Amino acid sequence: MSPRYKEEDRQELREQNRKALLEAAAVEFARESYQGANTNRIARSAGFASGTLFNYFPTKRALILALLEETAQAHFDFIASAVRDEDAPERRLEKFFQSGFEFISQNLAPARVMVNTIYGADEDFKSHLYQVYVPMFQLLMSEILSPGIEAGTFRPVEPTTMSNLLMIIYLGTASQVTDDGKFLLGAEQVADFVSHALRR
Amino acid sequence: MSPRYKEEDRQELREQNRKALLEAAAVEFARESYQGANTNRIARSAGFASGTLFNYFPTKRALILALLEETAQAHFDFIASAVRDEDAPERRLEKFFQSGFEFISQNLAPARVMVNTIYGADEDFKSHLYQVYVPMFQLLMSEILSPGIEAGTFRPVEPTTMSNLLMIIYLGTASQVTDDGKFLLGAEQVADFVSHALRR
Amino acid sequence: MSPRYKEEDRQELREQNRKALLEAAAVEFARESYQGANTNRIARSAGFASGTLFNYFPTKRALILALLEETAQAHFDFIASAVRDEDAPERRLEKFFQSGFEFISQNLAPARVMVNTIYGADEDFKSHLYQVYVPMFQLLMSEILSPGIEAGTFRPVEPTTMSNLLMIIYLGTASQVTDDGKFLLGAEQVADFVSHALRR
Amino acid sequence: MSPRYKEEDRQELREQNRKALLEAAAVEFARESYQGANTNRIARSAGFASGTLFNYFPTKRALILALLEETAQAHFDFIASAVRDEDAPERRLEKFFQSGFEFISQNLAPARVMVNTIYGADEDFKSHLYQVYVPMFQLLMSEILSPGIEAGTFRPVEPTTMSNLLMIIYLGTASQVTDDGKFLLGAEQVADFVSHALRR
DNA sequence: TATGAATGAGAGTTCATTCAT
DNA sequence: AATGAATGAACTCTCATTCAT
Repeated sequence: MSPRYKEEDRQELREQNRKALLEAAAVEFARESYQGANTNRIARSAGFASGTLFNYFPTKRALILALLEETAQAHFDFIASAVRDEDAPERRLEKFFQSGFEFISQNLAPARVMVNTIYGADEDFKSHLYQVYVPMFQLLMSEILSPGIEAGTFRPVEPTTMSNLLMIIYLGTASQVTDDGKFLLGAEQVADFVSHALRR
Repeated sequence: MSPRYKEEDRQELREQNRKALLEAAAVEFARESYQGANTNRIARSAGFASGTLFNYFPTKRALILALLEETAQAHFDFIASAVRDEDAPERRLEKFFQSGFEFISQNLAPARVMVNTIYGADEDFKSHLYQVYVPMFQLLMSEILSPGIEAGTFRPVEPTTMSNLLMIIYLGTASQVTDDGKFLLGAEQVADFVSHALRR
Repeated sequence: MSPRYKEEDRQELREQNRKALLEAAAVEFARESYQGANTNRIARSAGFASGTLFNYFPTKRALILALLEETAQAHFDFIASAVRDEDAPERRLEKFFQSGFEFISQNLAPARVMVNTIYGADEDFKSHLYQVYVPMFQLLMSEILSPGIEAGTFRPVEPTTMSNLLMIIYLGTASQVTDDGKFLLGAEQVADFVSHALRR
Repeated sequence: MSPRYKEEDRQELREQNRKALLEAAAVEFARESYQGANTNRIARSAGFASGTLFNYFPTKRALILALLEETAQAHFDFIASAVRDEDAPERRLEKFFQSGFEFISQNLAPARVMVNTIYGADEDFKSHLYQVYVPMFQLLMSEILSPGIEAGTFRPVEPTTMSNLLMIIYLGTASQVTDDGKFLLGAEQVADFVSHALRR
């Protein structure tokens, strides 16, 4: 009796609502931190009643975890795709910073939540994020650093250590954003700095 | 009528209690973040009743601000003193990281609160911290980078930008501490990386 | 999607709950004074959990202000309507006291809160009440005293001063209620006294 | 060994301190109401440490009771003495209001506490005050009203009722004081009004 | 007797979550 | 599925009172 296409519409609507809630959550978490965020406010600013939020996410905690996970995934996808457009390790490194900064400037609120979380107090959130970032480390290690060292473009460094360092530099600089959305340090400056450090 | 000779003792005791409360606060803030921290728990873990905390700090907010301010001051003093023991800019740069990591390893909880705050959501806390860190930036700029560039030890870079970058790298790496208090990246590794980046 | 026809019911229920809370508040404020009143007790005695009160009134202060305002309004409406049933100024004066005492005997708790407030320490509450009572003063002045003076029923007095005095006498006498709800002085006695004072 | 005059000095000092505390209490109670008043603040504004207050008054409640009692006593003494300077009942009535207003203008804070209490919520305070005011009612009844009625100066009224009414009018009008200490209605206006009401 | 820090119960307010509709 | 009022535990902060000095 219930036609199939209605089912699909419903699914799509659900997905839209979910996205709207995640976006509102990002803004709230970015402004107020996890503990300070108010789920009622999130729901309302997404255009829903307070209870509706909990039809999509069972708890406030699940909400931020979903946000972190999806943001981290998109973050990785965006960077990986950009990096893989290039072949030369040095160009790839540049692209890493370029695309990273671009992603963040286009996703200010979620990115901010990510950084707050990485440098925040909640160990559970942190370890969750680290897990999601394993592919990013692997990208850095096996698709940028190792090839570069092998090719002699980069001086021989320990790839694990160095990818850690690169992530720290990337997140640290990319999170320094003024109120009007400009970076304190540009992607080029940072990439240039790192290039110098890796040069033979 | 009030016995005068007791006055000093009382002041000293007050100072001790204040310190105890700040220490307990650092541990709590480090573990739970500002919003999640519980003032009752802080007071109790410092050995006091809940109300006593507010005889020393008028609000929870004032408590963390005092903690941040005093930590940042000690942080700067420790690093500045170590840096100034050296003359050569390159040695000073090493000392900056060395002493910085040392300070943090000896002040894990307060340092963690500082980093959480710098990368946290509360803009008021942040701007408070930035103000207290002005001397640290000046140390980097006018006592390490500029002399090094002038002496030809470092390649010519923009000192403001670079001191920003150095602080980001320092805080980012020094805040990566495992549960048992070990750094993910050692001070030497970080100093070495930065040296490479600044070398002519 | 939200069922529209329920909207009215909900509004009505909300209004009922609000009234219940205001009534409970009146009783509590009358017994304990503003500062001594306990919002938890108010909510519970109205049949709600403690937090519910704050779904209706943002603060304890807002609660008493709403109570004062609505009570004063009803107070004025009741008296004005009774007074305007009469034409002769002397009869109007009688009606003023009669209906005033009647209102108070039927609204003991709220009336008590009003009088406590007028003679209380909180200047903000007081000035709030004075504003709400402007119409009452005007009723006394321009619908009772002035016509009476013009008609020669009352001796010539300054209407502003006299309406102040009348309000003081009215509130002072009407607030003297024994535990079982009887007035120390009856409306007739008071009206009679005032009549003598105003007679030519 | 301990010389007698030292004992007296001590007693006198104690009395001075007590008075200072009562004065400070009057100001605080007048501004904040009983429940809102802060004993620490009272002690400090009288020049003492917070604990000292409790060497003079066992509880906050005892403090206000002492204040009320002594104020009411002084109030009565002042008025009674002035009234008894006159012989004619009509002059005595005038003197009652005159001296009453004078007392209040010279004792603004304590008087305000008295009025707040009379029209306040605490039944225990109220009955305490009523007891202390028995002499004042008797003064009105047997030294002003009854003689006046007997002499034919006043029309025949029920003295108990009327003395109640007079007290209400007196307290009501005398408590209407602007911020700069001026009465809304002058003693003469009030006395004049009452005279008209009592005239044959 | 004066001091003032410590106490801890108590209060207003917040908010994640539930659930009847 | 969406609503939004109700819930009540939890939290920060206040303050009368105590008491060691």
